[in-house]
Amino acid sequence: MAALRFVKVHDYLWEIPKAGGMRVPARIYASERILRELKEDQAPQQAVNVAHLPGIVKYSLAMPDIHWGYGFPIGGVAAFDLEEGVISPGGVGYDINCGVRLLASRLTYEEVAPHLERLVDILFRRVPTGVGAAGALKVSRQELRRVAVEGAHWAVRQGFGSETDLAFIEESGRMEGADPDAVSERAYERGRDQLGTLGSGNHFLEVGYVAQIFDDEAARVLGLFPGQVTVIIHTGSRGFGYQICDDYLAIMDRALAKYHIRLPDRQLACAPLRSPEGQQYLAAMRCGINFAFANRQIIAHNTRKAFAEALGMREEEVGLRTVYEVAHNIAKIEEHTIDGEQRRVCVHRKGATRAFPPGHPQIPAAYRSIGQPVLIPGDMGRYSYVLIGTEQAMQETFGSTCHGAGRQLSRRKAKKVASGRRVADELRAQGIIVRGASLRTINEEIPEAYKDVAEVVEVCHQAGISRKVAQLRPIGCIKG
DNA sequence: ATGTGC
Repeated sequence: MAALRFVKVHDYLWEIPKAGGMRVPARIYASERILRELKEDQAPQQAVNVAHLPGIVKYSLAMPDIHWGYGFPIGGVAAFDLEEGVISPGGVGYDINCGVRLLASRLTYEEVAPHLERLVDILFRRVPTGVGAAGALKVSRQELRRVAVEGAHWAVRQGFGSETDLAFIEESGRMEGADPDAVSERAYERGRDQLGTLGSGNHFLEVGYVAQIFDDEAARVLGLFPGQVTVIIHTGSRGFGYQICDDYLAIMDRALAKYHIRLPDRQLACAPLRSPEGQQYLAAMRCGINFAFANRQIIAHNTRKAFAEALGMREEEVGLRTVYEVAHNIAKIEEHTIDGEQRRVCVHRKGATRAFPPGHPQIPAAYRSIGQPVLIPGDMGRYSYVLIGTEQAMQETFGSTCHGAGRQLSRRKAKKVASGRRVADELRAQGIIVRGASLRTINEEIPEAYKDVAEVVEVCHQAGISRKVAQLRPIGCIKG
């Protein structure tokens, strides 16, 4: 395969010109250093493959945390015309509505630190983790169909958290247009006992504190202050969303010939947005989105319980308010200005975060003066970031930015690097208490397995597609 | 990511 050509647009943006069957150019947000690494990677080729898809609008975009994924790269953004365009399960990912919630307490690091060990133990007990984790609650299939339509609203009605959480979740925690009949019985069976569970891989629940503030006004509006204890919940739709993705990949693979779609990579299986297959996937994916909203709402509730128990306080004293919750594996129909024209397009964000600007009607009224909060988790040992969306993101990236650190070591390589070490003890020596369902996951998730998220965030900040607000540092973590 | 793998 010929080497890809990267043409510099500016210091943090590179374009792969349209060639061959590409319908649009590909664009990658990266520093010189990140770009050098990407030249050795298959992920930019995946961004080029996406540029071949019918009805793609403007660019196939890649964020600085781009890495290899199923069909589409993780860290990719692509928008499609509603008439001519396609929808693809691989453009959303296996973990539909994998996302991040940030909770902010009323407590400082000094108040929580003496109880940290006990707190992490209690969190580990109240939030099931690991592959196949189950048991936070079990619902009937009929009830799970309601979850699939109502999302976090279902969870609030069942007594998990409160109404006030809902305004601070993307889509208010309930994606419209979900059709429970578009989801297989197998997906319902897998999901029944997985609500309120974390899962495995890079999913985690992290206790941290506000270590640094970059934007005083935005931090004030978000209610963040130095030393404040925070919680990040990073998980998705578990086996329920996985099964939806798997089911529709097979359906769309079979339908490719019917719609005369030719692909550079079969993993890009897709269907016209207007086709029955496309519409059914959209309706099923929205069920997966709602499952994940409910999942994180239940985990947030159990986190509040765990803090109250560990610290011997009332929940109101702990005050774990939802700052915001973002989705980072999702496809949504949104309105964007493209070449001066207002158009509705289907935006696929796979390992990318919505980053809407100040004044946008789809962000909470309380935050409208500053822009949408963007939550960027890092690795277990370093830091995570809070950013805000910008007008420039709206103009350049369909209102999108990065989503995380991105792996730099394969799981196999990470395990090799970690072998013989005591990763949990190393982290404890740095003041971070970690509990995992398996030693294997902790080894695979060592901090060195990830790129420095600060570098990824800096690219987005410098490029102007989001702005830094605060850095959070971890003190406790539970992992699958 | 995933009742991890064909």
